Amino acid sequence: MPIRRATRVLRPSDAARIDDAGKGIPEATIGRLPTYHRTLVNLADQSIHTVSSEELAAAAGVTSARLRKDLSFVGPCGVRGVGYEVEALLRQISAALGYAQEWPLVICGMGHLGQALANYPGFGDRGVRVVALIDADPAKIGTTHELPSARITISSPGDLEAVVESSGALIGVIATPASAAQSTCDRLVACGIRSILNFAPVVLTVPENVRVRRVDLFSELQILAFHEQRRQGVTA
Amino acid sequence: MPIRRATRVLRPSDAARIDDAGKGIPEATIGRLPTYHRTLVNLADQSIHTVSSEELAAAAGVTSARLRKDLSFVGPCGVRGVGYEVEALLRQISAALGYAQEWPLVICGMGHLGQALANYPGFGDRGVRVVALIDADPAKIGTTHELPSARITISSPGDLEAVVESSGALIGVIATPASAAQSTCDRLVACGIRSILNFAPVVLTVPENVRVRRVDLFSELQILAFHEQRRQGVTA
DNA sequence: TAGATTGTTAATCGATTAACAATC
DNA sequence: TAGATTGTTAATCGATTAACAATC
Repeated sequence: MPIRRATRVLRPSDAARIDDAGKGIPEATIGRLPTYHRTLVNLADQSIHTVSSEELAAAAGVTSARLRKDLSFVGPCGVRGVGYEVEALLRQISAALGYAQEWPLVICGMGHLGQALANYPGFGDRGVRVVALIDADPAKIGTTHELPSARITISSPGDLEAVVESSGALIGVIATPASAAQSTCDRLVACGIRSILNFAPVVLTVPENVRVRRVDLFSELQILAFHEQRRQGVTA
Repeated sequence: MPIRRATRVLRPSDAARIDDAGKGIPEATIGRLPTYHRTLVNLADQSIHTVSSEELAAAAGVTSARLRKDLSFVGPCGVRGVGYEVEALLRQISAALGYAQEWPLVICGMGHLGQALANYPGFGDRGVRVVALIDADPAKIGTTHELPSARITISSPGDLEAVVESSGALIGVIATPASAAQSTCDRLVACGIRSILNFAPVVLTVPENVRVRRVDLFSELQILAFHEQRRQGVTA
């Protein structure tokens, strides 16, 4: 039998939603825009100048309804009866994602993961640029790396504050061992960095105004294993 | 003025939901279970034997309501008025995630990212085990790597089918260059692999019964850049 | 018992989807 | 015009949340 309760009061998020209504792009949409961008670059490379939502959606791995809805937040950008102009759409998404500016990045921890990121060939023309590298290994400190976007010398963790200040880094990547992650994070935050990408298997504690995205490679595998287990269970 | 439409028909998902009702754990919950597990291991290492949902939630970076809801899908595992027993909860989550079995993994592409994953120190006791490595670089083929869980020799891409069969791999990781991703994927699928973790910046095309999780490191940065841009815009 | 904390409910939210009017 | 495809609507879904009854 149902239980009676008082009516729900307004939550803080209600006010927030009203505040930025209009120009607010939903988080889920933002998360897909980079994929759309990449897909469009591929089409442009094939000298394709026009796509329908159906075609682009298939290439990007979403439904056409979802694609059209997502693009509607970026602004009306297609032509009814015709489709989307690839170059124009690319420009619109680039603008929305902030590719006009190049956001400077400091990578803390140059193990395999840090190196993978630093050597990623897509930097430069896509809104993000590596400006500083930090590692605790004495053998690495002082070595210069020829990255796709620039030549950068690895600094010592002791110089973190100085390096962040001189390089003007605004986004921090934490690819250190788990044991160093929180202290590295604290120092980045103290330097004024408020956007952090965390690869360490640690839940970072940060002030409210700092945004952390965590990518946990191992959890991704565990999630696949979970589903694989269910699949086997069903089969057996 | 509102427009009149016909009433909505039942969707396929409605039937699916009824099918596995009861034992189905929501995707969002599954995605957080590995984090809870890791957090509990940390507590156990500190010889903490009991936690409240409030404490565990704070350590895992979620609200206590969400934590309790998530754990309720794993099964009732706390004691009202007391909290959760760390060891018992660890066992329950491990069982739910499939740590009882060790899911064999083949890593395709031993660049920085593949090496980062292969050398991850958490394998073995957490449900996943590397059983095969593949790379196209002739200098790497045939070299043996001392991984945390085993000694493994890198195989040539030409031997993919043979290696998957002999190793019994059930989960595939694609850490190849973008150009090789789809063909590698196709071959893994042809070998019977139905769970794939894709790090290549490519949307893979797979049959319906194959599950792909894509992790796009660069997109993560772009999403942070987007928010950083908005932040600057608001400030300026 | 009195205090504490879980497990569960119902309300609500953000995201997805199918359908279609608007428009080329 | 007739055919095609976008942009938008309204329904629905899955996930989150606050509140609290159940229970130690």
